[in-house]
Amino acid sequence: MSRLSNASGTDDAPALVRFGDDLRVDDNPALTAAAESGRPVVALFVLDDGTGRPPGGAARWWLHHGLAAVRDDLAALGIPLVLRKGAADLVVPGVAASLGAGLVTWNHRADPAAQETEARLAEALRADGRQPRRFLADRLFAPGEVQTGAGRPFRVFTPFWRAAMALPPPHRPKPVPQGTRAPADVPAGEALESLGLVPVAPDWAGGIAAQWRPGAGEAARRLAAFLDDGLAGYAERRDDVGVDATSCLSPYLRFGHLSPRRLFHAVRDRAGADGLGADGAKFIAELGWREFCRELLDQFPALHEEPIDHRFAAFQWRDDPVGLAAWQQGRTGIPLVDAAMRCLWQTGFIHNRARMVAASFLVKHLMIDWRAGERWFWDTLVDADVASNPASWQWVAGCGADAAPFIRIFNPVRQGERFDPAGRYVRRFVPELAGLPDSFIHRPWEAPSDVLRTAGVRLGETYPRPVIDLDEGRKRALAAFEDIRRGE
DNA sequence: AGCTAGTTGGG
DNA sequence: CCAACTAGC
Repeated sequence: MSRLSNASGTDDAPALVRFGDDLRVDDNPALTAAAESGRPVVALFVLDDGTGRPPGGAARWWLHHGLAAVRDDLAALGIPLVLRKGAADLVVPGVAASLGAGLVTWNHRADPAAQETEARLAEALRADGRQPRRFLADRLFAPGEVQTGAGRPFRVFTPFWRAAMALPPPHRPKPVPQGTRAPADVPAGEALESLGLVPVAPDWAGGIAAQWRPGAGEAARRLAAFLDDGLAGYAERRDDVGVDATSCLSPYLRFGHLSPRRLFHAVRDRAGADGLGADGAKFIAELGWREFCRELLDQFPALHEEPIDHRFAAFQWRDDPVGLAAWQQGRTGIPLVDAAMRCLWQTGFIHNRARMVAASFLVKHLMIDWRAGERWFWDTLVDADVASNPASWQWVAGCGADAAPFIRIFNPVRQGERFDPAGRYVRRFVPELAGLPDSFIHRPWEAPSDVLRTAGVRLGETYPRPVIDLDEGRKRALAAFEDIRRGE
């Protein structure tokens, strides 16, 4: 006992930095505070599947490699990373005790359950005579900072973002700390491999590994490439699903390899210097959606389970396991939807526009509960975010705060012809349709038989017929929504 | 961050 | 024939 109180009372008692969704050394305020204390520093990551929403399969693959990356980045600063498993409010105080830590820092997490645990954790640390400190690294603005004139949270994105952009800009990112050192004794941890984050057999992650390299170094490379090649024309090209015109930075934000403030200022500085005001504003507004989703999660902690719009509690979603499986596996017979869902399975990612179309098809045309889609995305997306994923599904389903009304139903053929006019996206992920001409690539069921024959397509054999007639599905959804609207 | 059906005005 | 525009879902 005396050892603990002595240790935490001296300046040379080590600082412990708990990592979470902030796998970076750049603009990491918890790390910077530990470094600036002048104490030796140890980093800790606790895999705690009992607190909050455990990451899905694709995110666990990313986490494995992201931890390896941040371990290397920390090692370059002379800081060891200790890996542990278990309940964070028990494990962190235990590690802090064996280290004799004085200062214990971490960055705020978006998951409401994690925040509850962290409140208990802070209590436990204080009771042990240590100094817990929490920082905000995951947001541009503090929770609740963006308010209506009446001091209430916004429920609609556009006024939210207008008010946010009228505030002083988020403060500048912090540089990588200098002069850090490790203590003589570092508590034992687990080997990364023993956390069991990556699939062994079958290894379904090959396509993901081919597409992505987790880590802050790759995030910085992608950001630089986007600023050089992607920002100019972003506003106009971002919806083209067949062209790689988006930044693909979402998983790097999800795991905190890239700080939102670093990204905000990098884009704003470049857009200002290069006269790309509209492109910069459009891109930064996407960060604004991420911010808005976090505000929603703060207000609605059950965001992935409960519709914000209570009218939808009574909505009769269809129980359709066959339709759900067809959607998940990319064999609905609707080319753009199937391309999106196969892209998801292969790469852990879907372009924003294709995401909306695929999600809309499940919720509107198949009338399957948005929560089933949300769970599938949660398990398969490398960027599955505790706030953005459920909030966006509620938006698509029309039951969210700032929801597109339920009656806004995407037509996947029309969307395909507008945003993938050359069929590049469909041909890449649905190769059995590649031989079709552009005029039928998004509607093979309307192609004349000689066109199908020439393309080597046999509907119902080489590629499915639509699981539902689009017009019929649209009318059914509208009718069901009318029932709700009348009953409200 | 929609779609459809219907209208109008121009070739 | 089409593009542009609108109301209503």
